[in-house]
Amino acid sequence: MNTKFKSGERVGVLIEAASVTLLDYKAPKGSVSVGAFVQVPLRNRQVIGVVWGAGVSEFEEGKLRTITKVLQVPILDQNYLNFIEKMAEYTITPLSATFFRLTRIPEIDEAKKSVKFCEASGLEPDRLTPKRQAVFRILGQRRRVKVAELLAEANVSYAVIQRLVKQGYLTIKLQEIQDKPQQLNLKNPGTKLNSEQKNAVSQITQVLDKPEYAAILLKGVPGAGKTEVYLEAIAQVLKEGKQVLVLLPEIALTNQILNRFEERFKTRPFEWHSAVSKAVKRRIWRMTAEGNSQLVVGARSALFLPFANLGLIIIDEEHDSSFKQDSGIIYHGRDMAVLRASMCQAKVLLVSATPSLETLTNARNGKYHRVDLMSRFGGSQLPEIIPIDMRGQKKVSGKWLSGALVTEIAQRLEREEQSLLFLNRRGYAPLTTCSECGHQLGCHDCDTNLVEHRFIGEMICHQCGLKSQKPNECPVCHAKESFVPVGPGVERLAEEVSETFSEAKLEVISSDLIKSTSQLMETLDRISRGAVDIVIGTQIVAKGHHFPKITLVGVLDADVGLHGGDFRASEKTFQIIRQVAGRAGRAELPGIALLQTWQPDNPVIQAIISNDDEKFLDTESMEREVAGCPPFGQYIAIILSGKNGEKVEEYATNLLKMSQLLEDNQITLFGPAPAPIFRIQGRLRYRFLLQADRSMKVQRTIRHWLSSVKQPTNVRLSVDVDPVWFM
DNA sequence: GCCATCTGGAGT
DNA sequence: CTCCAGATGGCC
Repeated sequence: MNTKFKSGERVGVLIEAASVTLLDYKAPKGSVSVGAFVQVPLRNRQVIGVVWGAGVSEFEEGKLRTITKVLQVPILDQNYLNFIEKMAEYTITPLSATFFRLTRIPEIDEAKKSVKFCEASGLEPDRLTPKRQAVFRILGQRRRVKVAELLAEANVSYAVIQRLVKQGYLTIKLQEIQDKPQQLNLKNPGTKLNSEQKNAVSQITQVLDKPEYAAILLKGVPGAGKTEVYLEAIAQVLKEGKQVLVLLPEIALTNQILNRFEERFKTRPFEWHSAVSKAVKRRIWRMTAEGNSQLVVGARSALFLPFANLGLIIIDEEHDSSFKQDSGIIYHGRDMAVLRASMCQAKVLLVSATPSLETLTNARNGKYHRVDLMSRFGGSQLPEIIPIDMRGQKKVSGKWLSGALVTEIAQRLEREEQSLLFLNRRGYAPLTTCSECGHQLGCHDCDTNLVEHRFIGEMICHQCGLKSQKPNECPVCHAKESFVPVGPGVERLAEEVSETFSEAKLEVISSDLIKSTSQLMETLDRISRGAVDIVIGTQIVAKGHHFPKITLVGVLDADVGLHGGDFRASEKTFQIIRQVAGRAGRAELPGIALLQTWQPDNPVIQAIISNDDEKFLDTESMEREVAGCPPFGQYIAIILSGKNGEKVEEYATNLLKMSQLLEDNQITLFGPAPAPIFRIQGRLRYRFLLQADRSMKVQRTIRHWLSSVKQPTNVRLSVDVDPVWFM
């Protein structure tokens, strides 16, 4: 139970304005609880705040102001406040920003929704017009009628009713609309499970039956039926009367997956993502806080719903990088889910075919339980992955398909099966240069190349999204028509494919060519029906869609991204290629995957082919160790940015001067120092990478370090704990 | 985040 | 010395 404060007692209130600490106020008349939303005076205005605890500041008693009012909003659980506090600490972000930018505040000051009912008072008016007669006829039949219904049925205007109310013949009563609690059908038996799935369910059940926090990794090959397994886990927790949250990558939140929940529980779960309207979100928020919601399926932001009685969080596609919020309040949804579960004695179930290395390590170290699904449902085989050594291939300029891949595609066309070509590069060509002087077309505001998108006729900066036209002449040497594309993008690949297979029906899928989820669904549907022969796509095709007729997957350039400054590159490559390859084949129609590579002996490529993530984990640990970064320590990026480059640099230098403080605490600066400045959207950016062990002490030290150097105005500072991108 | 107050450079 | 813009820092 949350602590209560009597009138006049000193309470600490968190407000969005105060970026440093809590401000103290006197509790209002009556009482106020920790976790209550309140309105408080701040200088000459009124602001929204949350009672965080007892007041502790030295602020003079006489100068204290009183809370204006307590808002009619559910009180946040103490657990929730603790979670946000811990999260702020972990992400090195001010508490008020963490709270106010993540917690949606529902219906602040909005009266509860109510309906107007009309009743006859018993008095009969002496003068009865036809309209009044109609009104009384209806009220004669039913004692209480909704005003809206009465108006429609009697076909009168509201003025008629108002007049009758004024004269005392009718009364109008307000009745609050009560939210109907979510009622899922828990008796509905799920789909029949195979023995491996049953076994997985019983392993999970054993963990769920214990009262305390626990984390489980459910690792299953693509097509093993992981969803059915976790649906059983959900049912079990719901039966105990606890709430369940399922987090999905935003892109995966489609009707397809929601329908599966609906089939299982005969009621649609609550959805929570960017496309859900404010009014609906408000209702879900309230019901979740009041314990009247059972199952919420949402994107990472759903983690900040005020669950009253949370029993289980499921993170599907656990490895997916879209769980990482990389601007504003920077956090990793998966990690925060684990934190939240651990703070309210809930369970967390991480689900993936290709778990992140962190999760695999935690499972290996025994921090997480591990449950495996090794075979595909229905007895189908995983596609064999065959490397194609590109070193021996004759290199034709502007051609990217190997002979072996062309042969396999031709066979698929003959057999009326589908092929999927994967190239993780949007646009026509990643680089455009002047053939006369070698100038590379770059973004005006960033230090990146412009990427030609020929299908939509634009040059796009993949860093800031700025669009421009391809210039007619080179801005440096003024040569005309001298630009040549360098390297392939999916659009250029499509050109090659349509030249090679002129009769085949092609579909190019990449995020910039798909305007909406419905368009994506429509395209995927067309593919499933077999209206397409060859699909060419970026990583968007890797995410859990089912294509029954694809029997060939061609990975165009398996080596892309294996090198460069981002040490998570191999991990990402491993995951994405395994996923794309998993799209091929099913029981009666086995598939294969061809992997075009220039480095068939590379340990990552080897690990992909053998699908051995344990081996991959070992080699990757070694690689990282060699690179000077312990594999599973903590990495923290400090990002400074501002329009004024000198100021940013000066601040960076001042911070570096104090770096001894870090080193004394075994936090080391990692990577090139001083870190390079680069431009994004015209702002100069300075970035430090720190590396340390996995304790919370690190965060405290960094906070201390940052506060020891005065932050200039106009320089923004953000901290990214466990950055997903290292560049 | 907002706004009263401070600071310092340019103009009279 | 005035004016004003931009920086600063407190808000309970």
